[in-house]
Amino acid sequence: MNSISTEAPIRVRIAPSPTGDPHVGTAYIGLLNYIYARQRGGQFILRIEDTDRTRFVSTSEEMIFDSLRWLGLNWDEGPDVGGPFGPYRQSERTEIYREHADILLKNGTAYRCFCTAEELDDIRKQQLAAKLPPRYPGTCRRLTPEQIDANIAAGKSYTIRLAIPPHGNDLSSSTTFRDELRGSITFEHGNVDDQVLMKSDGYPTYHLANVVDDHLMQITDVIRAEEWISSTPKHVLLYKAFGWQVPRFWHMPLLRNIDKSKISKRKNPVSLIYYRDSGYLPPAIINFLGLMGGGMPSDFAGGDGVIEKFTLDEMVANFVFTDIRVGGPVFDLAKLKWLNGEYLRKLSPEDFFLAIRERVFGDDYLRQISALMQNRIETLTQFGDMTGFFFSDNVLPPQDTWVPKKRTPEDTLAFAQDQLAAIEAADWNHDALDASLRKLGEEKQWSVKENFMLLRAILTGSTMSPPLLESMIVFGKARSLDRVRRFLEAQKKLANQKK
RNA sequence: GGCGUUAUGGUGUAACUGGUUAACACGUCGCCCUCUCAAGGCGAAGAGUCCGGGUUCGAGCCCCGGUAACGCUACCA
Repeated sequence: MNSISTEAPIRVRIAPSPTGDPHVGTAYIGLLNYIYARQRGGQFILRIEDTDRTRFVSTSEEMIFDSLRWLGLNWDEGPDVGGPFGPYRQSERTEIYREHADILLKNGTAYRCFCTAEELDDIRKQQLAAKLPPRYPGTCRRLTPEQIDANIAAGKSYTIRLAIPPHGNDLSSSTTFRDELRGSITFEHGNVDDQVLMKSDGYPTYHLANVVDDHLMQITDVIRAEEWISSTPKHVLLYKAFGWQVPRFWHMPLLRNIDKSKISKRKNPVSLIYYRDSGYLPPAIINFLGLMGGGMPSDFAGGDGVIEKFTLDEMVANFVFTDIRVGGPVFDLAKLKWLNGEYLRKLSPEDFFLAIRERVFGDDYLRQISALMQNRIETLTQFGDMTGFFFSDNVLPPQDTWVPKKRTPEDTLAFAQDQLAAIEAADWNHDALDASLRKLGEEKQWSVKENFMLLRAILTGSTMSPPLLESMIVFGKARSLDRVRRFLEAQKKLANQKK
């Protein structure tokens, strides 16, 4: 297998998908790529992988840019800064993927598949029921040129699939690649499915777009999360089908929840927006992420002599990639908080004041809150009476304020869980939230009053507050969701203690 | 179910090419300081390295076999 030349100028990339809030995992992989490039005088590229139009969120891309910049992970090429290998947004490169899919069609390493989603679904269900691994049966792989032409003439839509060997040009029965952290990994081709490369909507899947772009953008090192290991053989086969050199692969450990599952918003705040809005400092987040998986000398102490405390620059100078350990590290908020406190205390009094003024008492934030308060108070100093929850993190309501008169605590908690799902799925504006909550109330037979009052108690810690929905909008989605989650978690803990 | 990866105190990491009572950081607990809470100082508890074999004078490090967790198993990334 021909691999990338060791002399090639280093080029790495992160490729987030704009499907929601910028994720802490993106920051982690971004940090690693950034360090790798800076250590080697290479280029760090940001590419937006927006090929899934069903999950596309229009505000997401801008949030990704903002939060990565906020963390100080600046990229050399990207959709917003340009560069010689653009465009850097995959939705603007569809023509390129189409041309490349054609190449594969012509050289026999890919084929058109006319199976419908329903057919495939049925087959998968049957296979699963028979305890067989779900696999594309290769129906369309055996189509004759005449049948294909007939299907096309009939206007049938199709996808393009990668033909996993053995086939005409390639009789190999397995693919082996090197993972720089784990050594060589082999997959038997019998275990690799004929991956869809081009969807019927004309957009490529991750696999095609990623390989084509990485090649065209001359990426030398693919540093990505561990979840991609299983699809790497497909990628290697794609490079081979095009006759291209394979990059180096570095699969990084997956950040975990406390229960060791892959980090998720169900169990952890994962949105970078949350961390920013909650008053975490970029150097603390960077430092903490740098502790995940190792790589820094374990006894490293930064400028003020605190062990395990270091800056981005110190990471560039001292981080050793081959020292990364591959067991998935638990993302432990307690340690992040400790670090954040460390950085907060080291701020000059003036900088600390400035930080408070910007984050906690920012004009924008205060203006919105004061708008909610103007006709609710009679002296200015009453302002604080109803707005404490906007500025405090610790707002657990006592049980007699959150359990409605005719409900049990258990029912109430269950309903709160539903509320969380409802507001999570809703667009963050008054009408959408209102509709979503009211709909839930109707389904579960909760009155609007009970419904809103419960959420108010959870979010504000009180039964008295400015209008709920308006308050939530000002308070922000990331923090609101986290507050409800933490409430539920705290109640669960309490319930367990009673047992 | 199949395939792949991983496995050191509660959490994150150490332990040179196998070599004294497995180290550090966070967290927890206690004490000091103190009007309170932090911060700071001092101290403690907590793992015998997933389990079972093997090699060796000696294994967390090597070999074999299990187990568990996690990931993938989509016209999502």
